[in-house]
Amino acid sequence: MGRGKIEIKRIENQSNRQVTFSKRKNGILKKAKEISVLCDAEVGVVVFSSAGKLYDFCSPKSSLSRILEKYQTNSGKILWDEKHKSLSAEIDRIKKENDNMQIELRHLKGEDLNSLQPKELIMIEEALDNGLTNLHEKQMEHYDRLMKTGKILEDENKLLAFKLHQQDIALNGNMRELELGYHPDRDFAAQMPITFRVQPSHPNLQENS
Amino acid sequence: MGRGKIEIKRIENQSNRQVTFSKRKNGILKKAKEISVLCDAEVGVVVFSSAGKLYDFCSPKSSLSRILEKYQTNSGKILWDEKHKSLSAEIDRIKKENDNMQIELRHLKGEDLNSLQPKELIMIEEALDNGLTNLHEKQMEHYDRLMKTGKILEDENKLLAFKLHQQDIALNGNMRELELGYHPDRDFAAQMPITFRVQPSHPNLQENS
DNA sequence: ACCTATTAATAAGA
DNA sequence: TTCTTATTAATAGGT
Repeated sequence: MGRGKIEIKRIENQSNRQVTFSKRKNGILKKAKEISVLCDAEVGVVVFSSAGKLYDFCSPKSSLSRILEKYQTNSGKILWDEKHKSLSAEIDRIKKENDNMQIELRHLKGEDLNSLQPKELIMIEEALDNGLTNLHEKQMEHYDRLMKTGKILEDENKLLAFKLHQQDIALNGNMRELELGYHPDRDFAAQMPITFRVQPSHPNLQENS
Repeated sequence: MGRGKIEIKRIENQSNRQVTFSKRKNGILKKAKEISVLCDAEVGVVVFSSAGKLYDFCSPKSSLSRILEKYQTNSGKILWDEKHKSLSAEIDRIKKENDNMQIELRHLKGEDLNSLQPKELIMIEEALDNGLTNLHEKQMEHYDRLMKTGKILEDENKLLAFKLHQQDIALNGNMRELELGYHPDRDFAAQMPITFRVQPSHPNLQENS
């Protein structure tokens, strides 16, 4: 329900993800409020942004802790007492995830490759090539942007140099006028070259970040 | 969003209320799932119908109790013991490690590069190049090993072919002997070429794993 | 449950 | 973040 259909999968663009989170979070909280009013339901919603910020809704005349207590009775799960167990399970799960990522990272860095089959090596190679391709694309963007900035600075330099030259001539002219008197036939404009060949002040701009 | 607009106030008709609850409850749970996937958010939803039936959603990779704890930390309420606190701290620690790895992985895969500076991009590029170098080394080893294996098989083939040829000659010889009688001066050895030009049976061995 | 006219949510862009 | 608007998604009222 927007300008286009979207797949339900992680939004890669960080900024879009944040905007979408903000909108949808509001949407959910609103819906929660509505169902609680319309249907006389007890609702509790807790949302954490990926940045860890907390948002929540709880039907009026109730409280999250009350809802959670009710949850425990109804589901048979005793959150408070089983917390320990679930925490341990959580730790195990994350650690496993951690290990897998570590292995993947090592492989991408060309480490621990001994146990792999050639086909697996090829898959890693493809991932690396792909990464390099994407990276180079991004670097090209940076490069273009820096070149553009460099061009602007260069133009600015040209303009400044021209103005300086102009002032210089004006000043020399005035000096001469003071020395020799005023010569109305002197034409400053004739002394201004149409194009100034100014060296860019940042010839290696693309090397800097 | 229906055949008509409705006011957000308690639906008096019990049956309508029940139907609406069912529909909207599904809607909220769906939305909760979507935001958790789209935005990488931790979400917990608990809903009780007015009849007291429980429905809930919790983002994968988490649990209601985990979300609860996070809620409690964020909202300031502290109702857990030290053991839980330390476990929770460990989870946070591992998750952070996890996130960092995930970021690194994404970067190596050429994703989420927008926020990076050119120098950071170069560092990633170096890591990728390095990974490719190591990988190619390993692939070379595989290639060499396969070639070596191929060579062994080839030699074996040669030997087998030779033996086959030997038998063949012996057989033909016996046939002749049967036909023409035995000739002790015939020398099998003279009919064995020193080198057999046998084609390798796995000419494309390096393509297979 | 299913249907579908309508309203509501929201993606993309400014 | 907020506003706008084209589109998609949710759903109210019926069957």
